[in-house]
Amino acid sequence: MESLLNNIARYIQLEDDEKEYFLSLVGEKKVRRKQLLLQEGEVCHHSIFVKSGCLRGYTLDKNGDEHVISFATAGWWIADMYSLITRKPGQLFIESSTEAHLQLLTREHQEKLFEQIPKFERFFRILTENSLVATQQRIIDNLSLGARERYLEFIRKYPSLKDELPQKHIASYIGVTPEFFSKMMRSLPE
Amino acid sequence: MESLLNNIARYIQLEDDEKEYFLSLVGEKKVRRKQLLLQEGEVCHHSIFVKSGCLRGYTLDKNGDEHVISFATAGWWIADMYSLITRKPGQLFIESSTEAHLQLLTREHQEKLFEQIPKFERFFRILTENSLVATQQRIIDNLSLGARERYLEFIRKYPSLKDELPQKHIASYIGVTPEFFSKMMRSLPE
DNA sequence: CGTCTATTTGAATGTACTCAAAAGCGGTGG
DNA sequence: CCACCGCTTTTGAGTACATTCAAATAGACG
Repeated sequence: MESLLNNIARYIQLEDDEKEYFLSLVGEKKVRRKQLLLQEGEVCHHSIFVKSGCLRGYTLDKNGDEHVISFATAGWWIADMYSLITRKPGQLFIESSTEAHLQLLTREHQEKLFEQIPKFERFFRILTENSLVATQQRIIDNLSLGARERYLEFIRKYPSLKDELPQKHIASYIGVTPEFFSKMMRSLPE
Repeated sequence: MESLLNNIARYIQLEDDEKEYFLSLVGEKKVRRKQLLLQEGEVCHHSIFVKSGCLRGYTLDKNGDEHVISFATAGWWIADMYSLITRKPGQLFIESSTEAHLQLLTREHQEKLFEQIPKFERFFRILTENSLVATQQRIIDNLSLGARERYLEFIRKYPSLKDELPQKHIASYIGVTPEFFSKMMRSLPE
């Protein structure tokens, strides 16, 4: 359970009235397991902050196979960035993997924040920079490592998720089929 | 040949004195082909804007094989974002693929800009958002598409680079060996 | 022209996928 | 509380896509 204000306080300092104003723009939402929050073809209007629980973002390819693009656990943000910033329909699905407590910020409100409290421009710049670094590292891993090593990298980065998610979602995240993932696990100790 | 001020003017409007101040923080550099601008293990101090020519960023894996992470042609920025923002040694090499005309902005100066002209905070937020979208799309492509389709995607996105770069760099970018790339080309018309 | 690097080609190999079927597991209702 | 249903995981056999290694050819640059 990570609070949104704590998350923000890591990077910028807000006055009490700013905090209040910010929270007035944020919506709360609780969802149960396997609830769909965004579908391919929809415009993504919100950045979602995960207070507790876990969401996952994925696409469907032309064969109907899922590809997990990202997990968001407590303290993380998730959205279809493409759709959010272009305001065009995106290709991402976002679904809860567990029951979850969320906070939502519309792009519209976000841009209002940028105008009215420039510190938020900084906050989201930093957030986006960090996200970019993580995403680029994943590309490096995908190009340089075999499936086994990508899995080890995954459990290093998300140790808690290993036991909380169905294997097939982890398999999809590292880019292998569930069948191959299962065989790979057999050959890994523990 | 894309000027840096034009690049900025796409997203924010600067006063004349702000432009002048900005340019006073920017360094110029001309490089010939195959010049190394950043090496693994070094701290990356600059964001590099490519005025003309083409740079490429790559890593070396434990077998010594190159993996091209990004190309930057005229009008694009490139840096080892991880190293730039953490100020720790990175794993990226940056090298010129052609002779190139560059403009350099140190992270230090960039942060000075953020303080003194908050519009730059916005500019780089937007730049980083766009970069994140492109990077995520590449992950989606890597997970969803076969090598042939990734190549077609590449020439759609970088039509000009197809004929200007050695095949092995394109092969590396899309994530296949030069040998396989060659065989794949044989089976593609033209 | 000669040297160095990039590209092509071929054969053998490997890593991961497909398809099909069985086994396991969790939730739900009788 | 047990039985059943649906979904996930496992297993195996056959296959496909891409790699490795080695050698020949082509191109670029001094």
